[in-house]
Amino acid sequence: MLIQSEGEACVCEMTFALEESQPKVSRHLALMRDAGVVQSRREGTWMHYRINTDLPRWGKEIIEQTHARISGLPPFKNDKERLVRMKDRPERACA
Amino acid sequence: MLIQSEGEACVCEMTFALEESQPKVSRHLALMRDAGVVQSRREGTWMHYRINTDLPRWGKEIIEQTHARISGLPPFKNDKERLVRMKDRPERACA
DNA sequence: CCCATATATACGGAAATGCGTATATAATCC
DNA sequence: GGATTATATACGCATTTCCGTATATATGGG
Repeated sequence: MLIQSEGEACVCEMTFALEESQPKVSRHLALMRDAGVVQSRREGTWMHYRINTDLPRWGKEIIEQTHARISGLPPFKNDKERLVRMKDRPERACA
Repeated sequence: MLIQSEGEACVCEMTFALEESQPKVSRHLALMRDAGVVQSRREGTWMHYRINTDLPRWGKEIIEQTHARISGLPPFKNDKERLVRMKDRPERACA
């Protein structure tokens, strides 16, 4: 949901927003990548994850629909709010 | 997928079509009911399960979309074919 | 090179899951 | 009430999953 919301998100952002350990976040992302749900892109030391652009349209739509419906509710809402409050986000550093 | 395909399906039909044990099918259906995905209706000795009619539209649409896209592929296709071949299906007995 | 930061992986144990077997419950028919 | 069919649940065990800790790898900067 964070990735869908942001377009792209890196491990450190998700670690911060979700308040989970870095290995845990990294492991889950690797699983999702192996499953074909997300793709990763390296930019310097950061790994940016995005929804797999090769997903069929119906797959993307399911993710979009789900996000549209639940992103405003806890705990997704809170995760997003934490991300917004995060200092020194990599994307801002690059922008 | 069988329930979405049939509108309603009972435990014995799913047990037959999926080639799984009756307790296994019953347990999984109970989980899905507790999760709010399906509803059950007793008709004599049979329990008929259907997609929860109280699901929000977007939830139903996700199930519909998923079904539309995968029901023609194995193993879903094979399950459906077995169901069609099943003898003495309760719904037919009632109809 | 060495260090710092970001990410990934290895490993081991705790916890959750899954399922077979046996049994319980429910409904129907005689 | 007893038998039969359909479904649900209890119990125990094997397996899988999960995750913390420690460590490895990768990149960039001095």
